[in-house]
Amino acid sequence: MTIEVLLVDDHPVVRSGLRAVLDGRGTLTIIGEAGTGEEAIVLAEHLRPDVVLCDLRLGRGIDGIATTAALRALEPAPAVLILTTFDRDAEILGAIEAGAAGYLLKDVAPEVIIEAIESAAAGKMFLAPDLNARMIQTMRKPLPRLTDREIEVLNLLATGATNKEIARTLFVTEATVKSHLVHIFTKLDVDSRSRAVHVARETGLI
Amino acid sequence: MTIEVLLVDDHPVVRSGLRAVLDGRGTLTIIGEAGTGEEAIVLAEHLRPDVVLCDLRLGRGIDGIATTAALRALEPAPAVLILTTFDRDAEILGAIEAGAAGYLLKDVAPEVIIEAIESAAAGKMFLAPDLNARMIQTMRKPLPRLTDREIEVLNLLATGATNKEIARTLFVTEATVKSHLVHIFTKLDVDSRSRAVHVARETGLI
DNA sequence: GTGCGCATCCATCAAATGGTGGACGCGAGG
DNA sequence: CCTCGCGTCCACCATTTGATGGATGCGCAC
Repeated sequence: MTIEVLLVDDHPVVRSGLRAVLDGRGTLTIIGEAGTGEEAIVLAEHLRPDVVLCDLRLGRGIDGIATTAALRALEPAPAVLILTTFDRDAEILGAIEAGAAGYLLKDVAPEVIIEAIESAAAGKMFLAPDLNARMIQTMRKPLPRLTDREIEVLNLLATGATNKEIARTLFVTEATVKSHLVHIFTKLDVDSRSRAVHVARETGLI
Repeated sequence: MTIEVLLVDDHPVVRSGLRAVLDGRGTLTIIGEAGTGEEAIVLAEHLRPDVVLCDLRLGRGIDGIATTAALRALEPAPAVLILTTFDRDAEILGAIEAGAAGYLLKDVAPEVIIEAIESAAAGKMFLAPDLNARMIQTMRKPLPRLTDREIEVLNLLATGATNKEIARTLFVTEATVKSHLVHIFTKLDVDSRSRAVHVARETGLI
């Protein structure tokens, strides 16, 4: 009774690497590969893998989080392990919320990946060791909930737009933009547009 | 007479993938793997590869550009192919300046990598097709040359630091910081700290 | 229906920022 | 030797930004 695994990554090289590292290692079998989230969903429906190993960033098309959500909605739902290069907090949370069973950085040793897959297949959570501390911290101080409008303003802010420009773009007055900024600053606990952009980037908000 | 290739990437999985995809393909042989730039330099000295396939981001330690420079200083110098996930302009230029024979994105097909290695071994340049347009454009309007000090200021700027904080950090007065900022703004052709950070990010300056 | 959160708007004031135009010493290269 | 780029510093002033403390309408949930 081997664990059947589906690989999802937009880089052929990485897929080959994972296959080389994982396939045939005792309890694991790679039963398929997908280069996009859409492809992964179709394949998962047909192949019914036990575990899907999915990159968070999938180039064009839907991202890893959306893919995870779609996969978890299948019957029966495969366990989804997120494997990626980055450790952006918001994305980790997003993946977990979407039903991922774990989160791994790509620079871990192959054994760790195998271990994670086995955990996932057994229905357990698995988080990369170096992520736990950060996770807990992020959990402890949950990401502030920004409104859609605030996110919009934040994104313009990140392009270096002035209040006037933001106002013009959103068809509101500068005063309104300032209000939004005050709210954003309060939620992010900062006191300048630059720093707002910085923490927004750090937390993966943008 | 096969082409001897040394792999340099901080992700074991990617190394395995490259090996799986490249090794034994007729004219190529993988003769070694390194997980850091330092390791790559030592290995290259002993193994004398024809081509080094090197990731631009190598986690801890020296980066791909520094590694490239060191490798090109060897006698005889291997051809260096940069292989990476990102297409940040400044880094491409940096790699080329450091003597790289080419630049590939990781999401290309294995055949392209082989082709690139063969080009490199033959002493030719190889640039990923989708990069050329961007390259030319970057060449045409060369990235402004920022001094070390200006880069320092720019990085602090990107963290959202105020002039006062930058001044404290660099042990200079606020007036000096402003001077640096003015220079940075002029070179980047912007007129606010936020936008400076934005274009610096866009051009890969930081 | 009465809150409550959201988006919108307003005015005023203090602080930070950016623009201008300088000045000096120092080290590398012509 | 002497210029040039760099890092450092200064002053003055216009603009932008952020802080404060409001107000209105709207939709949704209790």
